[in-house]
Amino acid sequence: MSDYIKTIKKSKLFRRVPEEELEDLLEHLDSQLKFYSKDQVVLTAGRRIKRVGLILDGILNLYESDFWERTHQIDQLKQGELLMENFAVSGSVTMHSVTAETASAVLWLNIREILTLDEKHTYNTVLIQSFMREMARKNLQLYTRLSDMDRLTTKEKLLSFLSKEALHHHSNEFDIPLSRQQLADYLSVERSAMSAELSELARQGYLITRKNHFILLKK
Amino acid sequence: MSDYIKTIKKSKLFRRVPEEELEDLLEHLDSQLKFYSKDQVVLTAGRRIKRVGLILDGILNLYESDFWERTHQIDQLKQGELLMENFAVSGSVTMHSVTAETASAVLWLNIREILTLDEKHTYNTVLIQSFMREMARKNLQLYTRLSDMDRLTTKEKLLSFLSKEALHHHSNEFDIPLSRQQLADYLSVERSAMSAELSELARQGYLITRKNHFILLKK
DNA sequence: TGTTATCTGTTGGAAAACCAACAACGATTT
DNA sequence: AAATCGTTGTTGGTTTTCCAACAGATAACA
Repeated sequence: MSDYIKTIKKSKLFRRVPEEELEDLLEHLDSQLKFYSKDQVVLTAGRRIKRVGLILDGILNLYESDFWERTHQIDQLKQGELLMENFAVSGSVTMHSVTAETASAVLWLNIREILTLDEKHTYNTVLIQSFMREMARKNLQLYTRLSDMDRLTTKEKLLSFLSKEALHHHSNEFDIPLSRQQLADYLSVERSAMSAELSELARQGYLITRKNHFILLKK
Repeated sequence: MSDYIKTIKKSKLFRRVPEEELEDLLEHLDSQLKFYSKDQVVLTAGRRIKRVGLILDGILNLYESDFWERTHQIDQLKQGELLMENFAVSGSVTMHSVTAETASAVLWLNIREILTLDEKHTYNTVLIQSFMREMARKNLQLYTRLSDMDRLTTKEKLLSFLSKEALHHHSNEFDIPLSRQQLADYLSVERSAMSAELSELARQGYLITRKNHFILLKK
């Protein structure tokens, strides 16, 4: 535990908790630190869970498998992110399975405890705020990706994504943090077709691009 | 306000708040009831907001507009749902504009107030729980749709969606709550092409369907 | 009952996307 | 400097999807 105490203190969830209250808080949350080796199964779908995971180290993969027993990756979560928070909070049965992409460490927290504490500590307010902030952040992220994907053509998906990047950078000129393959995965399209479409958009005067650098042009 | 007090009491957010505390709570939340006529603009993108909306009546449309000033509908929210909760909680600038699809009533709440109250009322815990539950529920809903859409072909999108429906109904036989057009919109594909693909899936032995009734078959 | 409106499945031509293969480029290593 | 490796853009053939139009089925209504 002590190895990870620094990571915990720096995490979005606990960053604002007063240092002297941290240990007390972790105890109240009935926290458990668990380790997983590469490819180990962390959780399987179909269970009710009470705990939220905070990933202290490593990378985890979320999967779901369908009626015909085919599996499909949903998401990949890294250090600092929350795990299964939606299932834990809503109390619904998990639909996702989790495996470790790399050796990982997860701090499991009984987040509901915080809501039923008798005494009022500073952390009470702080933790709830941080937790809600994280949920809202994730929610917005999902909305953003959904609205990029909710288009019939690759061209429209690209324009939607690039618009948001421009907005985010307060400029029509910016670098994107994704490789072509990563961008294609994000938009759920095929890489080479997307590259071709980017060239086509440049030809049509929507933008200028070279590698990760983009300049959007009003037509 | 009194016209809507019943709706408020029945809402997911306030349902569990003790009746005698409700009025006090609404005051603490600095609540404001606002009305909007059909097509009226409720909010425009690019602002920081502090309040969460609870839709007491009507239907609202969420839009975003891109770099080239083209607008695109993101979502439609109905009575009982929360509005702009992610922006209010995370404190980030709104990217969405909201207009009224029908005449509507929205109760605006300063949700952050609940986290800084001195006294501890029952509602304190209850409201936060309800609020977090709602966020988690919405989050899961977004994840679900994303994973249905995160496929390259219409066939895969359909199989993903139908698998989840089967899981949800604990049976390989079920009715879906969407018309063909609604399903096509949900999956971001073209209706007639989707219908054709459903016929093809039936021909290939994945399922039997007639109107809204489906039977999935192991191959 | 007959009329109308809505929803669904089918079809064919046009457009878009997939897919595999390859070449150009840049960065890194030897 | 040469070789290697990963990334990106291009191309051509094939598949899938879009799109518009239409016909049959179903439900709602007069």
